[in-house]
Amino acid sequence: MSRQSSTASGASGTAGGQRRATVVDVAALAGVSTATVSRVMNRNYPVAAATRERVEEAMRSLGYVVNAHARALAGVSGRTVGIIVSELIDPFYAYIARGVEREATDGDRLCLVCCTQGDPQRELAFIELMHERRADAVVLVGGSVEDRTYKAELARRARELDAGGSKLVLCGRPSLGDDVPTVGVEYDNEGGAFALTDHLITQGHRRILYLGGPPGLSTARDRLAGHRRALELRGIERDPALEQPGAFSRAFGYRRMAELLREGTDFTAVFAANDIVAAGAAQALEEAGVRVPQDMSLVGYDDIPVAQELRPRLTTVRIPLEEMGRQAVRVALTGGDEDDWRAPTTGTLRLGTHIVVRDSVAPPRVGRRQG
Amino acid sequence: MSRQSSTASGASGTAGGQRRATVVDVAALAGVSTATVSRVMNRNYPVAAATRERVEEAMRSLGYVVNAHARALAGVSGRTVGIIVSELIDPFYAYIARGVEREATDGDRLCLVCCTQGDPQRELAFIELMHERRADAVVLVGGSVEDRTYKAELARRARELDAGGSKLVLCGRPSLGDDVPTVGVEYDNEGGAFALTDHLITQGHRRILYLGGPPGLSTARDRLAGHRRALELRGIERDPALEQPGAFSRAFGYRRMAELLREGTDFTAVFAANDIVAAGAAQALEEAGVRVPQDMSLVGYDDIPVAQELRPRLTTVRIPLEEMGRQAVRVALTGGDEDDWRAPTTGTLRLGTHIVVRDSVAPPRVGRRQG
DNA sequence: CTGAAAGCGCTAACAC
DNA sequence: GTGTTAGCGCTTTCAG
Repeated sequence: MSRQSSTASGASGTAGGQRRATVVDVAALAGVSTATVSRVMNRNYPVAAATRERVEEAMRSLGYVVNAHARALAGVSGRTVGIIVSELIDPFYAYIARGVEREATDGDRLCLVCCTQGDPQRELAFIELMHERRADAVVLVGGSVEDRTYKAELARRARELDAGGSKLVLCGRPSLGDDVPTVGVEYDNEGGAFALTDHLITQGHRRILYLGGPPGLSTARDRLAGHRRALELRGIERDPALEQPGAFSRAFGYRRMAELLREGTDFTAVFAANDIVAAGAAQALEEAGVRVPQDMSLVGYDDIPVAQELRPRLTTVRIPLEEMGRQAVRVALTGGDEDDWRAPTTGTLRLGTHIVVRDSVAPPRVGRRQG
Repeated sequence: MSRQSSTASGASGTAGGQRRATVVDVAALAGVSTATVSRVMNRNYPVAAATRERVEEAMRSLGYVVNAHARALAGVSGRTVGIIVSELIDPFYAYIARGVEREATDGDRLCLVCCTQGDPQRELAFIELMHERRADAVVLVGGSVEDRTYKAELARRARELDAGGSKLVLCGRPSLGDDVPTVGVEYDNEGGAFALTDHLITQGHRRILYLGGPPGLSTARDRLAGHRRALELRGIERDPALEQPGAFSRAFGYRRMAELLREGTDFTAVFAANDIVAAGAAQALEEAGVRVPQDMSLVGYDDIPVAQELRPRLTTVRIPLEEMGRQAVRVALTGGDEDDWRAPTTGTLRLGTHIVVRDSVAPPRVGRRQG
């Protein structure tokens, strides 16, 4: 009878908020030491079957649940990875998040998920919070803003994480420079865009509208670059009026497309910066009575589910989203293990992209459209 | 010079994996005690401006990041909530998850997210893991399986969580009974389904196909129940051939619909158990040359984005998904605070649903369809 | 195979 | 205002 507190009943929760059972309680009830209890839990050390049985029984009857904080404090990894996206609802991020979550789970880890809603400050704050929790890795997903002080802050966080043996993973965004310890998992934005525009050109298009993609975002910048390169390579002159950057949103795609149609801007194909924008554009086209692909070709980027839901089904670029998520945690977790390796802390994995040809592209009509 | 270890350089991370700075280091460098450092961090106690400045400078130069585990162990809440869904990609869960994440963030907490992929065992394991991390609340989302031992296990976990002052939140799934300490946030599955079928009947439909929804899932069960009640109320006899439960998947909707069409089963409207199933059915209908809504009416459930992407746009039932997520954490977090209240640990909040009428329903054609 | 005891890093009384 | 100190619950040598 040497139990410390004796507030009310045991653990059969009546009103909640009691003191939880600890290893000490379990040890006492089982008549062993706390070391033995620990050994039973972690099954990392031989324990007599009978003893084990008694301990397990004690744990059960006390409703004992190990305290991960205490365990982490005692030197065991917290078995946590963090992922920061701008928006969970967006399939682009959701698929990557799924990859991260699955890989984490497969590695017996739990996943902290945060949404920045596009706010870089929030992003920095989340990294900090995850570091406080000693996440084994922090995965940052999606295009980043091109701001110097922001990048400097990010670099600082990356170094702090690294100094603690953790890792910042840049997933689908550019490196912070060779002197900043991060790992990266990228996909070929520029190349995919190049291929897509080239596909359009091959079909005979010359006047291609590039629609959407925030100018400040690296992802958008690279896609536009690929588009331009394709144009250039084919000797097609760039027309500023045909470059209409903007939000990565359905609303933007719809609105801007409707305006352009109304203004009578001349083009025979639309390269939407992503599938969401394409969905908006498709609606505007439909409402304006412009048929896809007969009167107008339309392509997107990402190959998220809407691409197949649209009619006609959208030609787009497929990105190995879930695989990127998986690799992000894999790379981060295996990268730091090997001590004898050199210190290529800034290794970047690049995954391929490829066009998925569906039904939204056709050769341009002869002569003027709507003619 | 009384620093303990002196392994290589300071914290300017060169190769990663060094010992991290602790309060002791900060205190030493700033020439104060650890208590003061703590006070500076938590800003919950007066500290001289000059002192504060010195401490903050020390933290900065050491790249100090507080250890959340130690803090949690010392008695402060871990500021974490957990959410368990079957699949992050599914918009239904994604929207709820977004609500949970936002409410958590607003309350200065981080969010652990896990996906069960429909496996109840995994679900139980995740609850345990979150409990180990001392999550302030664990939100369980979506329909649950009707299995006795599973429910018993769930109840045990709920009690353990409750005993520790935490809370299990049942979001969109039935209570485990009044003796199990959980809180619930529900929406009216039965009522929404009732309204939907009633809407169809009002339009003149009599032979309504009910498609999809795993028979074992509470959500599906309730929707079917609402459908049946509407039929009954209007004195329409139930035809077993018109009840085709199945997965909550697009593939099921497509396949089953195609089969039924091929078999020539007679009906004038389809009540898909959710929008995803409706999307699959829509495709089958389209491929079979059956026009919606002229030849066939179609309705779904959930009002996720696809509903507006389909052509014609889908009439469906709107559920306040994000709000449910928010309420889930709010209810869990405020519930246990008040000590003087009675112990209505099993309080359930019920949110309303309502039909969103769009373009996929019309009166049935006179006489036989396709006639 | 099992026990005793020293921390892990932080917070919160309690003194000064 | 600031310092001292006693834990929080667990793991892990080091001894039996």
